[in-house]
Amino acid sequence: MEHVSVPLQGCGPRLSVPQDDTRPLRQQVFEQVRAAGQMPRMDVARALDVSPGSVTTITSDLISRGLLQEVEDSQRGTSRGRPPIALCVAPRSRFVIGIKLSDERHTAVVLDLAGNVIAEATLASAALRQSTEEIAEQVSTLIREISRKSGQDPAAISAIGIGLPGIVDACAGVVKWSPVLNDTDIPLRDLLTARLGVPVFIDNDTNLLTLAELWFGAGRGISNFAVVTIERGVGMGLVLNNRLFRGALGPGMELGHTKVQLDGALCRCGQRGCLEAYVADYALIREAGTALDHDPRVDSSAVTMIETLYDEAQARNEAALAIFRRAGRYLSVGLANIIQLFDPERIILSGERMRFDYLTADDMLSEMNSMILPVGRAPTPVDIRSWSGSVWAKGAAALALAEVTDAILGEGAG
Amino acid sequence: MEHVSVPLQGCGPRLSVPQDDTRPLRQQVFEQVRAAGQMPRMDVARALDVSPGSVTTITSDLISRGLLQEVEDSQRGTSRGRPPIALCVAPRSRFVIGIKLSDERHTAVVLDLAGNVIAEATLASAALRQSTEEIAEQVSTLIREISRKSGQDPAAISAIGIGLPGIVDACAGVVKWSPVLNDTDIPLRDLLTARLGVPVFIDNDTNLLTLAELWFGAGRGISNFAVVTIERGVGMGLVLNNRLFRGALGPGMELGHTKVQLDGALCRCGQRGCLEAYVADYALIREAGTALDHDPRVDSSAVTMIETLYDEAQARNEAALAIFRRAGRYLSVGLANIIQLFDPERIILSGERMRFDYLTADDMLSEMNSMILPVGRAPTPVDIRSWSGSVWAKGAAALALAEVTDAILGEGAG
DNA sequence: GCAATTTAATTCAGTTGTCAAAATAAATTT
DNA sequence: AAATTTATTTTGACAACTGAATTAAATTGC
Repeated sequence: MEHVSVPLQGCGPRLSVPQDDTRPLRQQVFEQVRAAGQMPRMDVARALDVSPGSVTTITSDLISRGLLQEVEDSQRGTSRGRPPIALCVAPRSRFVIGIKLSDERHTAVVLDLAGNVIAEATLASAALRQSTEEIAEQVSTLIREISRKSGQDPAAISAIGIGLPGIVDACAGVVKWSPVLNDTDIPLRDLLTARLGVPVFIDNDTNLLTLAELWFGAGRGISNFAVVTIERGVGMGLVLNNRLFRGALGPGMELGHTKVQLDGALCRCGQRGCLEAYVADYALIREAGTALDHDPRVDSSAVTMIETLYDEAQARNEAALAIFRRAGRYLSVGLANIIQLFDPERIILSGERMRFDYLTADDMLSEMNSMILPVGRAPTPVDIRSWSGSVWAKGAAALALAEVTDAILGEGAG
Repeated sequence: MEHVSVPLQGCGPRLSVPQDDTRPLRQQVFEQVRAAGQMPRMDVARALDVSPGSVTTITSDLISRGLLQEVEDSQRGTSRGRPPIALCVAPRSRFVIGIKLSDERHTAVVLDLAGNVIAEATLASAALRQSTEEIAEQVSTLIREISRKSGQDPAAISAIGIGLPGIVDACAGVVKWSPVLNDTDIPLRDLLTARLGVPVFIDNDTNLLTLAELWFGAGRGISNFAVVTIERGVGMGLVLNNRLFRGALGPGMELGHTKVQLDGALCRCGQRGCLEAYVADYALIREAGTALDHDPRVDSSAVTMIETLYDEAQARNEAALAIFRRAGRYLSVGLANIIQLFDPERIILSGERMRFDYLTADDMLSEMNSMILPVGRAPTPVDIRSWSGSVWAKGAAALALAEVTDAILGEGAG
């Protein structure tokens, strides 16, 4: 054998130590069935490109463990041969809770293993920042409440997902900073897991809204998309390759603080030119004073103020219109930059505010399209979805659901 | 068994059909050894968390196939027990060529399977756009030339990687548009594969520079980083999770055309406010006329013009300084936005131009740092690397190397 | 109404990839 | 020289999956 004796420094990328291993086939089968809603064994085998025999083995195991079951009436008729028997996730076998915390109200949902909503509950929350203890107490209350509503024994809950605004390190389970909390760097996940006796998972609320779109919404069936939310601030979530991208390090995806103007408008973060400083609540409000000069409603709350501004714009108040128009233009810059950098298949604008009506006017979209390089690129579709708070909670539940699925299918005994 | 008969629509993400399967262990072992340069079997077993027995089986197979070999003198001494015998990639077993095309000169390198440079060659190229036929002819010439230099039979080449500026769909192997080509939408990969009788792979040149950093440069050992190049235009490459990210769809990563100023400077793409319109060659040149008003060198070529401007700035010409200063400020905006969105572990500024000296002055970096949200984030290190054209070609060779490795280790027979 | 056909699902022997433990190898320490 | 230590190989066992044959349950054609 020939030997070599020069110094070798090697080449090629670092190899991730925890090799991104394929999930066991058992889990792939389960996820395939859950994603489809219902699916006969042969289709599963074809979709995963494995032999029918393997699917039989795995599904009969999952059925005997009560995780899958056969569907009564697979659609009949048209085909020859032995009719397929579809499988579906046994819905009532496990339950998870998803909770969205905010400074207006906390929302909770109970989902079963198939993703069906079993119950919902809300709890008005203090507008002020609160201590970790107070938040923990409110979470407990909400769980008791929703358990009562759903007639579910709290002990039957397999996991709890919690989303909250701010900067959250989901991997470590730590809230670095949040507008609903007094304290910083709180290991909220472990704190609540210990307190509630149920596995808890936490994440930034925008990530969970993105997860909700991926699991239940417009993102289903799309592999790469971005979700942009505009409320208190401007948030962003990204799905790459069917998976939530959380940024390379800890806190990523701060679209609201990307700069769209050198030396631009002052942002509440203290810097200038942030996108947020042009399109968020407070950016509109601070200009509203000028637009609504003679209006007695100027001193009202933030929410009322925005609504007033919106009314005025609809009434063709030029100053109010100008405020929305500028915000829309800057939003189009932010979205165009996302397209230039990530090139998603779709952008989903999601949030609760009616003012999307203005921000997403055709002007804004055509302006956005005029700002992206057209070469070899079809215009990126933009979806607009305004919806209720429970969707955020469903995203939080999806986080819990993913973890539960991993846990019961990853190892042998569930 | 309990049956269910409600309509089931399912939940959860779409499951990628070609399941991103773990590469076979054979390939992981090989890549581990190549990445380390040399590595004894036990270390491979520990790094991959597999049993030593498996490593023995696989390595003896790879050795018998001439892909790995034992290293003569693993460092001696200090340890007890049977001394480990390091393995390394059998260097001369396969060869690949990497080629970088540009409108100044084409560069080519030959690499062996271990990543060693065997030979280099360059060919002056026309500054004008050329036909596909002309480019193909030049590639052929370059390959003949470098084969002669390396004493290598052209038939011994396993694959060829080619990088060129412009918009390239690497997956499809199509050049959508390039400044070196007359035509658009050219299936260059298949064209050259047929013509040369060797598998050819193509990609955007900035992606390949990024690959070069990942395989051979500052990116080795970093899992997530961005590479920014400033030359004719502003390019960007991104590594996520040890892998080159090519954008969700086809052409992504157009940092040069992200907008940093609403209604800003005119870009050669026809739009306004692109980053490129502030920091690229032509952006500096069009202001240079003003700064060098009295200078007879104003009418000279682009390259001379930039150099003149640079000289003037060093000579404390205030107008020239102002040009670089503004470019630096906008560059800092672009980099800050990358950090806000991707949160890379490191940013590598890479390119050939000396003017990085100015663009990357401390002012620029501190300005960049002042534009990112400090919460929970350590300042992102910025590396500055200016180097020769052959590095781009090495990146192209890395592309070929990756494909060759896949091919010979993916299937049974090499 | 019954055989032929078609498609789904199951069974089962066989292959493959990996592991755990024992055996072997080659050095150092005592 | 024996004991110890570490690396590597050998070996039998096991678990996951495949492929082919088989069984099951429907439709079609006569």
